[in-house]
Amino acid sequence: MPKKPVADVSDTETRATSEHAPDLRLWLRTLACTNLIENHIRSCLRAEFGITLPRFDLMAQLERSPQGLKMGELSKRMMVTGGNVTGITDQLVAEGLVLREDSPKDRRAYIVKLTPQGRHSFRKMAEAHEKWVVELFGGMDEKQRGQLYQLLALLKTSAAAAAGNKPRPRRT
Amino acid sequence: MPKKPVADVSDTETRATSEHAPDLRLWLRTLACTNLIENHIRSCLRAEFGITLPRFDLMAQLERSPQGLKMGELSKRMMVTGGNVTGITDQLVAEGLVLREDSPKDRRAYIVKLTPQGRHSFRKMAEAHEKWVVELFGGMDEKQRGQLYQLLALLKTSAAAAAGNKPRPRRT
DNA sequence: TTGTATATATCGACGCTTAAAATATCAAAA
DNA sequence: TTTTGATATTTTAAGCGTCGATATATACAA
Repeated sequence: MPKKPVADVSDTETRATSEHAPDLRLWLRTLACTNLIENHIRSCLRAEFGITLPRFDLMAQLERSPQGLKMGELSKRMMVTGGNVTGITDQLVAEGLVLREDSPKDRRAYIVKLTPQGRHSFRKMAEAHEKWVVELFGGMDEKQRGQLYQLLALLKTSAAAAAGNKPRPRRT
Repeated sequence: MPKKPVADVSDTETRATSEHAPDLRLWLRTLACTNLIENHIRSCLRAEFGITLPRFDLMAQLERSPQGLKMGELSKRMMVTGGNVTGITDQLVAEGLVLREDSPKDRRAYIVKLTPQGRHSFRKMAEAHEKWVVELFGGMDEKQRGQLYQLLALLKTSAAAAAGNKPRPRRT
């Protein structure tokens, strides 16, 4: 049995101790939370629906954009490279869950959409997914969640500014 | 008292969704922050030191534990599977940055340690790494970072509880 | 028009990651 | 002792993900 990595008191966060900068500990705690949640959702999706997290994520993007999205749009929104989106899309097309249409405006581009079957499958999964997320955040009260939401907005702005200047210029 | 919502039995799903959608947005924002930061650090490590992020992370764990760590300890702390640790360790051993020692207590286990060269390499990288992290969080003031740190502690506890109870490995 | 630059997507090579199965060891009960 | 079950790690196969290179299409300038 593939023992899943279980977080305990000595997880990723222990990489930093008192001698490290507070910012480093903050980052490692952020990362630990994300890994914990992501690993749980991944295993739930697999156990309940036999789907991988990346495929679910791609379908989630399409569900939010019923008019369809170009490959590049998917790449940006999922924060992964274009080549990666090509591969995941290929898989979903083979499963009949999404389809590629030629863009009428730009012959270089495809428009990717959910098929009716894909939309139907996704909606059932999304319901369970949301329930899991609610459970994962359930130990915080509403005020705390609201504060966290606001602080993460600041972090996102801060990190985007810092990352944008350096060696990762992927901008539209 | 504000207007009372009218019960709509035929809309249970939609109601549940709009009720819990904030948690979903909170999770997606958390994920976006992590991806942004992680992608930036990954490309910086690659550009400046020609190393991958997983290898850096493994070395960071060993730096924190000079007595060395067993493979399973590394797996837990890095929150990845054991097979993954095997592969990354193999690479680092081949590069001379890490070594495997037989455990004197348990012949199944290895003790993994940084080599002197590995320790030296890591310290230079860690200095730059910490600088990048400080930059990424630099748009938040100290009070905000402190609040975020506290809220993430709550999230970690909450998520660990939810992930630990539910559809986890079934002990037979 | 021609040339150059930019944008869109795919491909191939390589490395990371998981899940599941295999191997070996340990520990303790029968 | 032998058996039983748990623990520690590796192995395998499939999928994810990046990077760099390529092919093609678009945009724009001279």
